[in-house]
Amino acid sequence: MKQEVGTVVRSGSASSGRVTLRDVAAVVGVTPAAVSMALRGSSRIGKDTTERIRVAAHELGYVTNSAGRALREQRSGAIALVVPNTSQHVFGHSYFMHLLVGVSEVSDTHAAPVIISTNVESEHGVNAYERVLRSQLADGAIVASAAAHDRDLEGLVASGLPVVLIGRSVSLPDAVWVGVDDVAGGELATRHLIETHGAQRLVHVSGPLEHQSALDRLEGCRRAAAAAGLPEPAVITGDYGEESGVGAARQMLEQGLGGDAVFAANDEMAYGLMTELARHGVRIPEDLQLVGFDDFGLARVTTPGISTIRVPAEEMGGRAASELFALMAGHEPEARHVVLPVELVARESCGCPPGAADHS
Amino acid sequence: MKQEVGTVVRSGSASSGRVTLRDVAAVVGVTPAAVSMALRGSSRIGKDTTERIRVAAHELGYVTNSAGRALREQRSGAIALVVPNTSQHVFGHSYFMHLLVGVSEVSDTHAAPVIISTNVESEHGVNAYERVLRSQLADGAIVASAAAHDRDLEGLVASGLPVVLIGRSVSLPDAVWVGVDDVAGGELATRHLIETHGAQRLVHVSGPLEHQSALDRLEGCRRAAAAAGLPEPAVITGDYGEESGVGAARQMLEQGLGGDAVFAANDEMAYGLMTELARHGVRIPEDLQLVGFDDFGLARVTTPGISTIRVPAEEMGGRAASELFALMAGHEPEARHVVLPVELVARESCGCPPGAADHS
DNA sequence: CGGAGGTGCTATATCGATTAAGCACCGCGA
DNA sequence: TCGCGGTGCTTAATCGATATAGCACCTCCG
Repeated sequence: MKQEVGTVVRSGSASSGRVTLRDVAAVVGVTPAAVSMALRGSSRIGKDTTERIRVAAHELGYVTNSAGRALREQRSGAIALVVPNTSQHVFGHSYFMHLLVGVSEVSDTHAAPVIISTNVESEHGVNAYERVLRSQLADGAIVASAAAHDRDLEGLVASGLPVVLIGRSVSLPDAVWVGVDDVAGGELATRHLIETHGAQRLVHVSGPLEHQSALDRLEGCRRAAAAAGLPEPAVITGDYGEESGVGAARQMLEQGLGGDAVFAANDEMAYGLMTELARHGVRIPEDLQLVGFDDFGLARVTTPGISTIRVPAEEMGGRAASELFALMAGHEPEARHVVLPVELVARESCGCPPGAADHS
Repeated sequence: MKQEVGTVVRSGSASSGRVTLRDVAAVVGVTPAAVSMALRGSSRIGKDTTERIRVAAHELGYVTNSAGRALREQRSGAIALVVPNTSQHVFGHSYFMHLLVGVSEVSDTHAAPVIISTNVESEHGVNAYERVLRSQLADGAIVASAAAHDRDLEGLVASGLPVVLIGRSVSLPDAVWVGVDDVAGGELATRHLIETHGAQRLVHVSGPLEHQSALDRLEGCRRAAAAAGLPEPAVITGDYGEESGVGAARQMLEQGLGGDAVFAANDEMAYGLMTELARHGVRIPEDLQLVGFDDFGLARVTTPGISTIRVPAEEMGGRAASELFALMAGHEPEARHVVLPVELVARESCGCPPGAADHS
């Protein structure tokens, strides 16, 4: 068949991958070194040759082998997003999804792959994030929702590897972190209940107290109560899960805590509390005013809508990624601690009129 | 200071990484090859030496360099989870989060890192997933929510690289995919409206028709209507977004489509439709019965709760990952197409009594 | 006492990309 | 005519881990 004689070598795009610099070099008739230099735009390779190399590389479907490059450059170009908790707890939270969107938006502009790393029961004594960084799978990491005191994390940060934490860290004053002012958020929520809705006997359903955010939100709640001259709020400790909101409701019902307003440390608990109270005939907001925290999606779609403190999770992810890339580039970030503002989103659960959007 | 004399070389854990086989070898007094073999449990290295190597490696905080290993082994050990659409569309959907949980659960058991890859506007002509695989950053990929006909994806699958799709693919009959029976789901939803609630004039709010799932759900709806001897359902085309549910509601209101029951191709659109109709005084389920699709979280927390067809997204992610690992291991998977069952979750929006859980 | 067969480790090549150093060759000024 | 500085490429070394071949040395059997 005459036609076959002229058939080009190509097949590149369809063949099962494995096109190396060597292959391109062979086609063009130069050494792999020349191809490498040409593809990176070195001026030491002739203009004409460079063009031929580019064409050949494209025709063969050449893509730089990431392992080869990483090995040579001593950097992978990737970043890791680490979730130390069990996947159930944090993944289940749409928090993580928002973070991921923010992170991946920024990482895309840097052409950096994002590696998701759930901490599988610190395997063999080495933690997931330590593993990822030490193996140089990723050049830096964003660590979400670590407990307030995480020994391994402290070691990791101390080792000087590029790490950005999500959420304020007290135990790691030198760590770079991106978070919101949870204390101010707690104050804002509580003050709203007191000043706008006349709350007198406050109940706070807190998050797990080994998390800084839970501690801070509680602190904010206390401060606002104290500032208004009210007695110390009753505190029921939850775990940020909907079920613990249900539990808090039962506790209120049984023990007759007799609060007239509740500030829950997150929306999921607020939702659990609300539904359980509703089952027992407690009307919200008529009988009890409620404010949550987070606004990751749930609070908007319930009936009544849950008034809450909005946490800009997507922005946090984006900022964290930006800080991380700065760290990785060797630039000391302007600010080691980034505090994003929170805002009150008033819906119906606190007693504000439907449709009101008090963005104070 | 006498004490310092005995100080071990360690510092391993605290020093800034970069511990190689060579370092361990130097400490133990053997060659890097011996260390490599010992760490992999070769029987050719003495029991005693192996132990000394293990101890030294642990003390120095040695972790295998992933690039070095990947280069040598010609495989990275990682898998990619690819989302071809813009991050807004699919990420915003909690669908993705559920998939991710399922995928990462399985990948954890294989100690395989998961790389998240959003398709950034097919850069330089090469698609994100093609890039990830050809560069050998990942050994295989799970591709979520591709359009029914994606040219590049077809090329990728044809090239023989390990790829598992989420959702049925018609254009790629040979591709391995994991999905649900959307046609059966559509039928189930529609039949429920007809048989249990006596629907006569059906309206279907569909998803974007370039997606196979949207086509299949529509098909199921049509079949059920035809089987019941009802006229062809009125179809309003949406895009799986809440806003398009709102749009559908307006269209129904304005054009007086006069349906008595609506099957929406997903819960978000059902929610948008429901709230918009409520604003105009239409009561659900009294005036109109509604069934959605997905049950990724939203449907459970609204008032009324949205009756829906549950898609086991987490399980899909897990199965997809399992299939992918099988493919990567060279085993031809038993089934190239995995169809997971859907079930009807009856809540209030269709008119079923509150609390009823008709898992038929 | 010689060779066969272990045992335990070393030497070396390799994976793919990158870069510093080196080597031809050309033109041009002194 | 010599040599000096460019140009344009090649050579060779390197990154870290791994596998294969190879080299001592020991033991045991005939």
